[in-house]
Order: sequence, then C-alpha cells, then structure tokens
Amino acid sequence: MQKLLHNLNPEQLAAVTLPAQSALILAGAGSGKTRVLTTRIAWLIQTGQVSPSGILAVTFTNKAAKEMQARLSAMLPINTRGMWIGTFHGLCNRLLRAHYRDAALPQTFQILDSQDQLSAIKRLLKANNIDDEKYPPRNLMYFINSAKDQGLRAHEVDAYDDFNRKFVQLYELYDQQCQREGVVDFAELLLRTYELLSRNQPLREHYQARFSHILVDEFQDTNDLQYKWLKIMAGKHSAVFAVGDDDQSIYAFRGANVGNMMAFEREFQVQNLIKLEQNYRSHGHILDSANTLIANNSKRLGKNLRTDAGHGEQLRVQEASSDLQEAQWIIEETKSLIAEGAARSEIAVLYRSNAQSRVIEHALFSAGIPYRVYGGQRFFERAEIKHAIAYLQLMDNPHNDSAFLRVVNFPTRGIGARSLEQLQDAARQYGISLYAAVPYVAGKAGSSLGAFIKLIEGTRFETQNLPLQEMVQVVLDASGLLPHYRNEKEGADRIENLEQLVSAAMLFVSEEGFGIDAPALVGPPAQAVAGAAVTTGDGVEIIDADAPLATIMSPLSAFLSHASLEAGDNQAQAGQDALQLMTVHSAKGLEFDAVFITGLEEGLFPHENSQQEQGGIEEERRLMYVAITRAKKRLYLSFSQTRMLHGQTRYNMKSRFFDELPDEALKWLSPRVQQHHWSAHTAKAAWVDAPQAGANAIAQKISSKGIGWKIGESVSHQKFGEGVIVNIEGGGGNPRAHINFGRHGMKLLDLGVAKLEKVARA
DNA sequence: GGGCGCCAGTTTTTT
DNA sequence: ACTGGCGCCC
Repeated sequence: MQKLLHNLNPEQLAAVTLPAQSALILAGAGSGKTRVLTTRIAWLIQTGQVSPSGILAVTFTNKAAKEMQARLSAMLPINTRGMWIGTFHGLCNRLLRAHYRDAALPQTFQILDSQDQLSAIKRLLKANNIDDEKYPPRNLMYFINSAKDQGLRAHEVDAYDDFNRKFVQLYELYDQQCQREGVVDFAELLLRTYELLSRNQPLREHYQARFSHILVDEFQDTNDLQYKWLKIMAGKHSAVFAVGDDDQSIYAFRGANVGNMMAFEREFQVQNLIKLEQNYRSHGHILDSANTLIANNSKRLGKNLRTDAGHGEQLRVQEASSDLQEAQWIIEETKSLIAEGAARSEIAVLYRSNAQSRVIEHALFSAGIPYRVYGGQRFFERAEIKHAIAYLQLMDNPHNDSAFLRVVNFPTRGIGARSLEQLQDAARQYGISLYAAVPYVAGKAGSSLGAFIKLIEGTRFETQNLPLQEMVQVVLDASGLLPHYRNEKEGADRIENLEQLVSAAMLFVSEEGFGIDAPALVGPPAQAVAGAAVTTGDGVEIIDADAPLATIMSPLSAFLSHASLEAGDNQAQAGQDALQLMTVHSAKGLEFDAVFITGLEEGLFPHENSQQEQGGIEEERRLMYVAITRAKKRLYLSFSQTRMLHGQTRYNMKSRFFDELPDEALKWLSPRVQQHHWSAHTAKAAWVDAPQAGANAIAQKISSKGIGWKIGESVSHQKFGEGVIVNIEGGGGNPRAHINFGRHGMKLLDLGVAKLEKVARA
C-alpha cells in the first residue's frame, strides 16, 4: 500500500483514495492523470473495496486501454486481461456478443468501419433510386452518425423540412438494411447496448450491481450517447470516477460535449471535485504561456497549472517569409538541437492540418533527416487487407452485402455490373441478401455467381477444423488474392501485407487466449458459457458477458471485430530514431523535449472555418493549449508571410494567439522582416500566381510612382487592425487593394481614401 | 473489365 | 497542387 501511494502529491493522493462516491477529477495536461486513474483502481482492489470483476474502466482509444492495463499489471499481482478495461466500443462489442439474442443481433454480427459504412450508404441510395447529388452519401452518413451519437433513432429525430424528412427516412432504411445484413456501425454498437440495457431490466440490474466502480478517462471527449451509456451502466449505486480536462476538449466536431462535465457534476451529485494542477512536464515559460492563452476562454471549469521546474527557456518565435523558408528554418533548428544531443524522437513538429506536412517532409527528406509522419493509412484499412477480411466476413456471415460486393469480382471472375444488377434486383424483390439471392439468378450470370458461392462454401468446409492463422492462409490462396498480386507489377508490398495478416491472426489467437489450435469457426463450448451464467434475484438466468473473448465468440468472429475496432497502428513504423511529424490533434496525450508549432497564422491556426462555428475560436484556442503543453523543455512557434495552399499563394497574418501569450515568455528570433525589398521567392510567387499579371504590373507602377504599397506588405488600419495586402487592382486614379485583415476578413480598400499605415518592423 | 481523363473537394479523428 | 472518385470508352 505504501508503495502504491508513495510519491503521489496531495491532490493525487486525495483523488486516488476518495470514498466510493462519484467524483470529477479535473486533470490538467501533464498532471499524472493516467497514474491517478490506474492507482485508483489498484487501491480499490488492494484495500478490498472491490474485486477486479467489479471494476469497469472506459477509454476512447485502444492505446489508452492497453496502457492502463499494462500499468495495472505492473501494480497488482493479478491477470488484468480478464478485467473490464476497454474502449466504449470494445466493451459494447463484448456485451452484444454475449447478449446477442436480447439485442436482436445474429451471433456473428459484424462491425462496419467508416469506409464500410459509407459504401453501405451509397448502396442504400442506389437501391432506392435516390439522387446522390441532392442527398450526398457523406452528408447522410454524418446525419445518421450524429443522430445515433445523440442516442436518437430515426423516428426520434425532429425533421423540420422536406430535406430533413428525407434524411430521416433514409436513416430508417439504413438501419433496416444493416439489420438485414447482420452488421452494425460504430455508433450502433453503443446505441444498441444502451437500448439493450434500458429495455432489459434484469440485465441492466445485473450489470449495475456488478460494476460498483466505473472509471472514465478523457471524460471531456464523451458524446451525449456515451454519457447516457455511463448513466445507465452506473445506475443509482455505482461510483463513477470521471477524469478529464475541459481545456483539452478538441473533439466537438465529432460530437464530444464538454457540457457533460457540468451535467455529470450535477446529475451524479459530485461532492468531490479535485483539480490536479501540478504539472510534471513543462518548464515555467511554457506553462505560463499555456495558462495565459487559455485564460482567454470563457466557460471554463477553471484551472491553473503550476510547476516546480523553474522558468526554463523562452519560447522561440520565428517569422518566415514563406512556407519553404519556414521548413528550412525547422531543418536548421533541428540540426542544432541534434548537435546539442537531442534525440530525434524527442522532437515533434506540429501543424494544424495535414496539408502542411508536405513542404516540411520535403525539406527533411532533402536534408536527410529521418522523420516519421503520424496519421497515415492503417493496417486493416489497406485495400488488400480489406479484401482478405471481406472473404473471411463472408465465411462468418454471408449476408454482409458490403463484403460480398467488395470481393465478388475481385480478383476478376467475369461477374460484371450487368450480373450484379440482376442479382440486386432479385435480392430486393425477395428482401434477402445478395448471397441468398444467387439461386434466383438464371443463365450465365447465375452460373458465375454460383461459382463464387461455391468458392466461399468450399473454403469454409475446407477450413472448418483449422485454426485461424491457417484458415487465413488458405483463404488468401483460394480467393485468388495472392495469385492476383503475384501477377501484378507493384504487388510485392501487398503480398507482404497479406502475409502479415497471417501473423496478425496468429498473434491474435495467442494473445486473446483462444489457443493456437482452436478451430477458427467454432464458438465457445456450451459449458463454458453456462459456467458464466448468473442468476438474478428475479430468478432470471443471465449469461454474463465475462472476459475473455474466448468464452463468448469464435476466434474468427473475434478476429473480425478486432480488425474493425482496432485498425492498427496509426503512426509510421517505430524503430529508427526519427523526428515526429503530426497534427496537433494527434499530438494530444504525447510529450516531447522540443516541440515546433508551425503555421501559426490567421486562417490556418485558428482555422478559418472555425470563425463561423459556435465556440469555434475557443476550441481552436484549446487546440493551441494542447499544442503548447506537449513541450517539456523547448518550444518553437512559427508563422509565414506566404504559404502555398490549394495551389494558390496565400498571404496570412500572424495568429491572434501570439497576442494572447505573455511577452516575457517570448523570444523573437527573426526581427520582423522589412518587406520593402521583395525576396526572390515572394516576388516570383506574386507574379506567377496573380490572377491577372496586369494587376501586378499596375501594383508595380503604383509603387514606382511612390505610393509604395506592394503585394505581401503588412499594413495597419484604424478599424481593422493589422492586415496583409493580397492584391492591388485598378490603376489610373483609383488603385484599390485587397487586404487580408485576418479575423476581420478580407477588405477591398481604396488606397487613395483609406488611412493605411505601414506596419513598423522591429 | 480496365484504363484514362475530368471534376470536385480540400480542418481536425477514434471507434 | 493533389487526390480520389466516377464515368466513359475501348
């Protein structure tokens, strides 16, 4: 016990040892949040207040769940794999597998990832002759997901006009289609579980009684449905330990509702609100900057980080003349950091949007500095892997039409659009799946489709006694995938990936406790399930969805869930010591000795689209707060006068966030550049990219006449503040300039009338 | 059925 | 500037 609690600061200790009541822990960046969460679990178990089976710990990402499990294993002499620690979706999957009948799902229901969901929606629109120009599939998908994320079924959605009524109707049809096919999307996993518990009293009471302690990580990221889910899981008596940071709420765009923190405080009668404000990560100037910046937000729960680390270095600010020069500057600074002995993996380059990485990557590549970009394509999202998975899905659940369509003619086997149309007509007519409709298709189409069915069923028969990894190997060959890619010139990488799928299957069965000999298609023996049966007070027998997975599903079903729920590494391969490149969003939760925050310009960061959104600027500010608090020792901030975006040169102003940082924490590396001389790059860009060369000729003439305004120049206006001249038009007596005033927008001002001043440069 | 060419879109992302 | 998706043509 002593050992468990030693080295906790007073707030952390208080949080860990709170009585069994609901509590809200406001955990600032770098305040030891994960440590508190895991130590709390360990403490509850070690003091005998709860057994491991009485704990439910929920996270958002698999990575966080794994880390929690690993840390807990290190603290306690128990096997944590059987514990209910997981993501919302992973835990729902487990519950729905165990209670598939009560949830009205087939035992082998399959999970659609976002790609699958979109293609399912496109298929739905086609089947119903809906104009996808008028009702774009992506918009419909967003509509359906946000309804589900609020816990709303189609009939519960308010439709206030014809357009929305159509969406509601399509939502309803979409759910019917999913049900027919035996598939669920991500949001459905949660909604279905929520509905299962709200309708099934014995089940609800069973789990409510079982989980006396529920712990939630990153609570500020919960959406409305997740909050409802937690409420129903908790019931009246469970203690919910919610850990979060309202200042790091950066996912409103995908439905996260920070308001859940306030609602939680109220609805769970939180007596214990503990703030973890001691920061163990960043030096003083970095922390001061973060605090000063975030103080500009209203509607905060209120929190101020402090450190014992001393001021440390100032933040180094660089104004670049172009995005290319910004990249070059990053190279120079990186080189000197490395020369000072910094590890490349301890240096991160952050940007607001992915498009910004290209220029930086290019520069790093030329300079021969190894780097790693986060956010690439993930293993289970690769086309060849999705194809292989589709064959496996058909063997487990032939009514998955998405899987059917993906591979029915891949590799090509003479089944064209014509045949598929016939098949789809038949399926529609009888209200059955494509697979089931094959016997209704006559002629040549019917026979080639029949051959496909034979392929699936033959492979299923052939592999029925084989363990998963061997089944996968057989499927790769029998499906023709491996032969296909062997014949392809650029197929080598794909073959390598497919072979990795076999290893992934092998690893999966051994890690999840299936045993490497267990037949892939065979579910748990009846006794094993019966062994987990629980009888409630009402005498209702309930099969408890207890871990491990092997007790509730077959290796194949489990592996297919795993493929959907855990798409694999989102980051480039680890290994070599490399510079870390990522968006600010993906940097959340990480820390580095040195951090570059790049592209700090109005329109980019804060992003222009956030201007229109309710609370958008505050979210951008929280994003900036997240970015700043990633740095331990050194922080670089940069912005550029010009930037290539969507094939056009943009002239941005420096970000308003600079005005929100404490002067004493900033060290300006570049005296702001005198713009009276055009740098070669700027001049060239302006000439080449201007809509009409004439405008520039005029601008040139005007300036040569002594009026002196030039494109790219910074000016100041009494009302609009600082701006950048983006273009000049109309020579003669009436020259006018397009000026980007950042947050005040683009203005067209008459240069003869407007009172503009040149911005004095240091 | 595959390949080429045009057009639209282009903030952030996990499950 | 680039990409991905779709449609048309061979």
